[in-house]
Amino acid sequence: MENQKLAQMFDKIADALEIKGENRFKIIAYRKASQILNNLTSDIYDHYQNDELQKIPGIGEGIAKKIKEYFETGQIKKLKEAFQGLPESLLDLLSIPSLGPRTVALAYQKLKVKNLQDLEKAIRNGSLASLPGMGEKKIDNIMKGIEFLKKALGRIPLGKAFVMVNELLKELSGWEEIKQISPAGSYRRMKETVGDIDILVTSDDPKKVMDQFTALDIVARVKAKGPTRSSIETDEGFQVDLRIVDDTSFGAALQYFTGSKAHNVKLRSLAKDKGLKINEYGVFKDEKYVAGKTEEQVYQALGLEFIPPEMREDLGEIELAQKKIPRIISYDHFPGDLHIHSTYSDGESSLKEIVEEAMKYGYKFVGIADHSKSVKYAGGLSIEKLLEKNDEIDKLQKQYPKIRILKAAEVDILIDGSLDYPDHILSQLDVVIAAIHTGFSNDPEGRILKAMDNQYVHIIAHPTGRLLSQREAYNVDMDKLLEKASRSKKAMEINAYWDRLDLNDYDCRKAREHGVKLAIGTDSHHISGMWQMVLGIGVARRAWLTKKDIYNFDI
DNA sequence: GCCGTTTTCGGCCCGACTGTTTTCAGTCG
Repeated sequence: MENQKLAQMFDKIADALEIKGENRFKIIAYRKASQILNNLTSDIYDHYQNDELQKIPGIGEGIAKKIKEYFETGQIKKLKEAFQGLPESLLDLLSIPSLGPRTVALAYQKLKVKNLQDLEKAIRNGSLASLPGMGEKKIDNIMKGIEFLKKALGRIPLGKAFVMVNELLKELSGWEEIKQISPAGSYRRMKETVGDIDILVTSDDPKKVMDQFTALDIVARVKAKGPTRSSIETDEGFQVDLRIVDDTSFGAALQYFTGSKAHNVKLRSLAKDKGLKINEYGVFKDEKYVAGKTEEQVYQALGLEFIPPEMREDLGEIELAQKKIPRIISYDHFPGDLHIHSTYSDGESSLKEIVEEAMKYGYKFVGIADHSKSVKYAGGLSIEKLLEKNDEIDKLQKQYPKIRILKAAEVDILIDGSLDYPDHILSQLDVVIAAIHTGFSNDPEGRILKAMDNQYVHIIAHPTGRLLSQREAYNVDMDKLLEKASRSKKAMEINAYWDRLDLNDYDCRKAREHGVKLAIGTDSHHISGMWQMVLGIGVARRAWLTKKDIYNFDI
């Protein structure tokens, strides 16, 4: 599918136009087109073939023309044009928090700053400080931004990896040469960020598999190619390793390459104690193979219960597996999502679409939570609009009796800690999610604490602020929040958004210490984003949460 | 660039915050 590729191209055009200071609405239009393409569940090529591009809301004459041009000539002239007299490396600078297009443009024009190295130099020799409107604090913030970016570089947010890996698995599973397939590594353990992506397969025709793999569309560079392991870099800069192993070793290899390193070290030492040897080929006793076909067999051979990948960090799971692994929350058993945005605010799916999709997932309930009235940029709902939406939910509920449709809202915690809807409105909602979206430096902790006093609030979303900006988090004392949440019986939300996870497994463990329930909400803005639930549950599993740790709407 | 229209042009989301200013520009969500 070319959806993502086109989306990237439009995003790049938007970036370039932004640096050039073009009409901001034009830029918004390109960004929107990019977002639409990213979220589209169908293949854009089909729309092109049926001459129905402009039927997609947000795609007009200009964008449609460019999509056509792309399918007919393989390129978009506008992209080149947008970069006329602009080095492409400037785009990297845009991802530095607190450094925006105006400053990038200025630094380029006045100081010839073209990339990160130039920028750092300009900071060191003081030339950046000489630019108009550039003071000590701004420079300081840019330096912090650079530091933040460098730390994040080279690791992929789980959400991004998830989408890519799934597409790749879908493609590879279709090859008849491949018999078994599984992702491994930190991706399989559902770490918050993933270094590179490991995929393990078994095959009778390794050469053909490797030939096809290194010739995939997404390949930008082949870093290594051999009969058992090939390594490629995708056009988005991700490294993907494909390993081919024997059927008899598949489980052992999967175990080995899933890690973590600490987990494997502990496992090997345990094996040694039992007079066994374990490596990526299998479990051996006196050089004789005893297990390795499946992971279950590997763990069994060591006298252990199967350990879910998300738990494999040597945090006591091996000791537990010698007796009884706790029954952590399972993907299959999760009953619903409480935090989905609809077209009423800034979501892209109608109530009906959300409900129908949720039923496909087998959800028992779905909470449709739109923004509250003060969040203007996200189309927050006036009270009238909220009530109108509630009426529509009532009607839908009659139409779909098998799923419980919850009247929810993501209600803003205002600057003074009060909530964006009055109590008599909140009381009409099934689920009230309180969250901060503005005034991040204005005592978020105090405001969240105050919001917890409201009897109608059920859930606190983005308590650490990770979702809100690229800045790391806002300064809250989690223990303090959790302590109060525990007293006031509020749940904290594990928010698994596209490129960020709000609560991590450490936060979740702390929540459990305090006896605070956790709500898993996707905060998705499109039905195609409901996979984010998998990430949220992944985090819950990493924290070894069981069903009773999870906030469940009482149905 | 998109969209709707009193149909070919004008509005498009907007406010807060920060740091720099002395009334505003840039960045962010």
